[in-house]
Amino acid sequence: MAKGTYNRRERPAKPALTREGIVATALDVMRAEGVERVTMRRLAQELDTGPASLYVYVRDTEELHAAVLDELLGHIPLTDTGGDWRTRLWTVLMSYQEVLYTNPSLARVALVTKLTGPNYLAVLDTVLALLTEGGMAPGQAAWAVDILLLMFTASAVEHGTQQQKGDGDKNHEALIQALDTVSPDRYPFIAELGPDLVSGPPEARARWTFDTLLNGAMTTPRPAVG
Amino acid sequence: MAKGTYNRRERPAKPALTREGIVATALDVMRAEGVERVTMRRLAQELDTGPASLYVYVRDTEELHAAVLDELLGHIPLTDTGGDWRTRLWTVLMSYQEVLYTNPSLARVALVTKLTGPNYLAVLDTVLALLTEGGMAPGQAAWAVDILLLMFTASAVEHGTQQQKGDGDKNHEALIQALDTVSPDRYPFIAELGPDLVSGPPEARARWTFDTLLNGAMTTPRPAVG
DNA sequence: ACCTGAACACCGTTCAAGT
DNA sequence: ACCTGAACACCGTTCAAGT
Repeated sequence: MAKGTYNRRERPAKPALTREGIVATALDVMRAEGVERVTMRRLAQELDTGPASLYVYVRDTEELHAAVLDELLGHIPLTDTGGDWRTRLWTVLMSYQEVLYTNPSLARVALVTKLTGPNYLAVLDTVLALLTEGGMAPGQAAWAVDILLLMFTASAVEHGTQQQKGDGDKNHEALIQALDTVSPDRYPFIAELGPDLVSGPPEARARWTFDTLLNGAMTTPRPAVG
Repeated sequence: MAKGTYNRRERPAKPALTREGIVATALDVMRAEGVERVTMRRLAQELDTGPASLYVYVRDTEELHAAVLDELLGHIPLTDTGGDWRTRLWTVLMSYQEVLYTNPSLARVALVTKLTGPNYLAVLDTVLALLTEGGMAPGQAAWAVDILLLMFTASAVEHGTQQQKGDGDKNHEALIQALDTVSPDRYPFIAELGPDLVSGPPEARARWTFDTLLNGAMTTPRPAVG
């Protein structure tokens, strides 16, 4: 850290204080410590400045998280994934969900803020293209893409691997416990089904959900829109 | 506040320090100041104690929020709402969504934590009953109830009235702006559809979503479960 | 313009110590 | 057991003041 002869070409320790530098640092911190550590203060520390400085480049924490998510979405393969349109649509949605799955906090961001980043738009456009290829009318596809992405985003939020401690497991066990010991008088249908409600391999459930949404969207005409 | 002659029967200013008292206070604070003010510290202040005291009755903030939500769900009408099973199912889901809609922060809770409260279980049981009445096989209904509640919960999170400032509106306008000015070369399908992607009366979209899920679930058999 | 120190106004949770 | 003061370890955001 001595002043003077430091060669600035040689791997600068800190990214520049720009939007790109901030987002890049956010990605680093996220991968190393999880999204919950991607805070203005933590980032400012990493960038050797005060938190106030970041507000020149980023509106607020939510916008920062959205930028991080868009960056992540940039890595999912959208073309040449093989198979017919239905298979390719499934592949895209699974890739999308995987990104959110491994980081449920970002999935929450996807639900709460309207994403407008270039990579999210690319996913959107690809899904629309595939639905069109599958013979869906444009208006119908416009509504279908919404529920497809919403459903898989929500599912990621719900089932996403809470990498923090075994919290998710405890919660899940509590649910199974509750479903199993429920009063048959008050909740006859839950009691009848019991743990079946929550069972089944996740992949099979995801696939059934996908087929259900697609079959439904194909056969349910939109109401006349004024 | 003078000691001595205060008649304790006369509307005690503070609820007792019990789980019920805490949840009741939480509801008051929520209605008066919004869920984001339902914090351990705020509640402790309201109950004239320190935040640490609450941990005797409540595991953590998340559990507290879940308890508040369950309380709210206790008010939705589940029986004698009129119409055939499909109409009644629609009514239940709309009531459920309305609760979440007016409090998106609680909708987030519904997504993140597995709810096991008595009133949530009652909603679950009712939906299962109606699907069964509609002729759906038990196993099929078990999976269908999951996607129905998940979808309407997610939708509430996404579109819920952000009563805090005009934040939601800004966000929405930004999306419309983005969809409208998108590059037709990079995003041909989005450009083609434009604002149509986001248009349509919310109620009509909700209804289409409902019919789509139901039609899909009715016609898409589950894979053989081992 | 860009940048920042410091402040304002908060959080959740734990723990040692009291009753 | 139940209850608590105090502490630990953080947050987001604004603003006046500097360069």
